[in-house]
Amino acid sequence: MARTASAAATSDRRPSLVDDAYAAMKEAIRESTFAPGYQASAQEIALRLGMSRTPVHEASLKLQEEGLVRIVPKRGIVICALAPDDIREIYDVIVAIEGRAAELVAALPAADREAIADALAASTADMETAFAAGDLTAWGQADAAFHRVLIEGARNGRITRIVQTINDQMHRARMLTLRLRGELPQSIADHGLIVGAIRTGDPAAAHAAARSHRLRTQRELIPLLEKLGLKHL
Amino acid sequence: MARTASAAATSDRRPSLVDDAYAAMKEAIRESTFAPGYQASAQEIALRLGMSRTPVHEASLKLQEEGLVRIVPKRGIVICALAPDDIREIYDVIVAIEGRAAELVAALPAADREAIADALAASTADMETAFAAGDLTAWGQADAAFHRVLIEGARNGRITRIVQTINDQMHRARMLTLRLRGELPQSIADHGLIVGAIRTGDPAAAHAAARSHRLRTQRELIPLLEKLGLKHL
DNA sequence: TGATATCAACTTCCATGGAAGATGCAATGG
DNA sequence: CCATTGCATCTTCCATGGAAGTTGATATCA
Repeated sequence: MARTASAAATSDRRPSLVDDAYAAMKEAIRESTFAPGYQASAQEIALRLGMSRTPVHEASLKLQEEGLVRIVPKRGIVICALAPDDIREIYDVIVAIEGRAAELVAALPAADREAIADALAASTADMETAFAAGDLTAWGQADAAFHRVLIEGARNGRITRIVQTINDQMHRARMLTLRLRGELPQSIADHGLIVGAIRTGDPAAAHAAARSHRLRTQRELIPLLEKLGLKHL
Repeated sequence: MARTASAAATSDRRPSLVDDAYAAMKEAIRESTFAPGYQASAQEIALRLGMSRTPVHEASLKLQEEGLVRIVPKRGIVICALAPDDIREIYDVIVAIEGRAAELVAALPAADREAIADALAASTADMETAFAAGDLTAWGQADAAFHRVLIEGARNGRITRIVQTINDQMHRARMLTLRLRGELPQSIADHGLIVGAIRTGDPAAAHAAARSHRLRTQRELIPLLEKLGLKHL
């Protein structure tokens, strides 16, 4: 299974303390154990994780590189918040990258792209089931699986990595907005269009379908966040 | 204006030793002072830069994050080479990102996009002049300026950052292929199309023009590298 | 002569201590 | 009572030393 590049650099050997600290801190941020704006110190985190400050410091540098935290000299490590403008930026990247990924997948040899189309169709079916059952968590997981298969199908490590980084940042926004959006059925229809274009091997159609899917989500999400008066999350 | 996380961390205060080491190492890689495959040790670089091993180590972690070097656990720091397949990956990202950037610029208010169109037209004119004079270095600089203005015009810190990272990786390939490519006049014509679409405010046309410009370069560059038998550079 | 085993010389990784600096609180002066 | 100054505390940043591990050469034996 493909991992992020940082993980890939260490994938063939046992995880170092830096990797442990990185994973633990990222998990804490994802699950909001460290809320946005929370200010920690390397010393405190090191104590909690049972290691010294050095690996914690290096891990926080990596997290800063990914935009999840900010290291303020002489102050500490602060967890970054996401403003609506950040969401706009992120979606502009996703629109571009995922559109291209869908195009590349649709240009694959027939056998390859049909296998991917099958996997995508399965995830879409899972979304329908979850929607019918009103299970938003399952819906979110199936949706994530769909987009992961789509991205990895493009077989481009840099694309995979960019999307991985962005997904880490988006995770909190996703969780929050999942239960506020009303256009879930539309997403299922969008996914169907993408799958169809990939199955028939029509790169231009796949590109357009993936683009408009993300553009629509962006157009719905940002006003929603602004209406809620969420200056950050 | 929002900056990237790493730039923000270093933009408003004097550069730390880590930043010095980072800049020095990146420059050395760009200018091939450290050739691909070259294997250094943190101790040696630290000695050369007049600092201790810690800032060198942290800088090399950042460079590893950007894919410029690889830290092999008990061996040393090796400078990454670029295979033709890396070039393919990079161009797939550029095609997607720069196409979207052009689209976003063309959707700006008239005054903004005209100012950007003027700057882009100026760079294109510089390219014509340099081409007529046979000055490949000036041509490359003007070309780089064009694409930089285009990307920064999109006003998206994440897009800027992604392209910056990719350009760092591409620099050696650019320098090498600049004097091997025969389609320089076509690039000038492509740029003219992009500028025109931005000036008239036609996002779809700008998107298509920027896309096909990069797609054409990709289609010409990869066979060129493979024909030369360059397994890495 | 060729193959193997041992060792010495490197490397990164991590812990820890000192230095420089920012912040917030307390004490003091108006 | 409020403002200001000084100090104690806490932070990151960087240097350095020890530990673990890999590599390549050298010496030894069949």
